[in-house]
Amino acid sequence: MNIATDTRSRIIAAAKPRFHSRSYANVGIQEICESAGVQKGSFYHFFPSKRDLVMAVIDEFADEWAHGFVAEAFDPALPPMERIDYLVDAAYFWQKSIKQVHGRMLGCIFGNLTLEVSTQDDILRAKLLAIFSRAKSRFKDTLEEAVAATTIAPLNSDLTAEAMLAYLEGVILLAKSQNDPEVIYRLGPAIKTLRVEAAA
Amino acid sequence: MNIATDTRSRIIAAAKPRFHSRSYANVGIQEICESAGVQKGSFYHFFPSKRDLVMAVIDEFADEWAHGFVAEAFDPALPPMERIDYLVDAAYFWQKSIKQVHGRMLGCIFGNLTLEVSTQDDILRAKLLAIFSRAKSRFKDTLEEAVAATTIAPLNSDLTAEAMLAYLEGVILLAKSQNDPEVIYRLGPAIKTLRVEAAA
DNA sequence: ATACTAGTTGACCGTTCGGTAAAATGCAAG
DNA sequence: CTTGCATTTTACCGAACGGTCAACTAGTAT
Repeated sequence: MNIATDTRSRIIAAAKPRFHSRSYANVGIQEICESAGVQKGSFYHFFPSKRDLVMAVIDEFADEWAHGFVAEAFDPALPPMERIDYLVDAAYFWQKSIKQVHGRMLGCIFGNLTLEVSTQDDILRAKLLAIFSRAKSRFKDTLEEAVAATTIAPLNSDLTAEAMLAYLEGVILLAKSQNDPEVIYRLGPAIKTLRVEAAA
Repeated sequence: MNIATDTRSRIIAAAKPRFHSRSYANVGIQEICESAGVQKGSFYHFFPSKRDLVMAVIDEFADEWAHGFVAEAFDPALPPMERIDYLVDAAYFWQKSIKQVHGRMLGCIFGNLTLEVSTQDDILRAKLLAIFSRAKSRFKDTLEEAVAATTIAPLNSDLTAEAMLAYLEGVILLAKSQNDPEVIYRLGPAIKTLRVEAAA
């Protein structure tokens, strides 16, 4: 059972950086198997298809973030609007460290996969959509807390949260197009200027 | 010469909707050739590689936009900030009409390609970066005109322009993840709330 | 008439793709 | 000792991948 778990996680561990740094279509099962030291037949014992693997990879990234930077950023002890700053900073430092190691800015794997596969695979699209929905909720809760604390003026927290998430993804996209995480540093803080007014 | 031009443009015409609706890696030369009614050898007479084809496709999309919606939106006759509204509206209506025909929201091909290939091909990345740079310039010029006309308070036009471009791409990304162009309609107008203050 | 060239054809290259199936292995419970 | 199950190995599938090549066609310029 332990060995089995190990094989499965070796596969995921081999797949993660590859899907992140290249693309879904550009990474083959064979390459992953070789890197993980696993035979292809063994791969298909644990994953019914390539799609199932990438879903597991998505889950791992999501968990990693949820228990890492996201947990730190959305710490209730922080003043609400500072949590948003923290999250943007975390994205910046993360991308920067990746570039230092890898030589390239890899961006957000959820955004990457969304634009690549969401017209071709509704199951993957739904999976990624769920990730974004959770992210949006964090922003929304934070905004509502900030409004309650009169840190910011009342607004449409749902749409503003979605706008902020969109902005973050867009900033990472532009940064990736320049292969330069400093773009996140320069543009990131403007996220707090975004506002959708409350419905009348 | 006319016939030759025709073959070349039939190839591009076949490739355009495919790259837009799927991905770079997922569209094969063979499929494009079949759809265009062209032999593969003939394809490689006009395009040295698949990359050269997609660059031609990028140019076509860029020209199409530049002479279409972008020209309309950035009409000097319009008040500057209304041009930005116009562009967001254009993106919305375009994606909406694509979805009506195609059943799916395809998003922005420049954003799509950027996230897919920019870690793997610096030449393509540079090509896409140039597209984004031009787009940013349009925003920047518009913002500066708006400041000059005292329509808006002075700001850092360069960074605000980049932020707006990022936001637009991010909104389209989220819309694609939901396969719903209405996301652009809801979130788009908030683009004008983005601000990066002028350097002290 | 001839030579050159742009364009086209169709067969072909080796490689990789995602996925399958059957046999072998190891281990644990009865 | 044996049955059963999870895991692994190995060989294989047909299809598609990007790209190449030599032969052929047709029109043009000399």
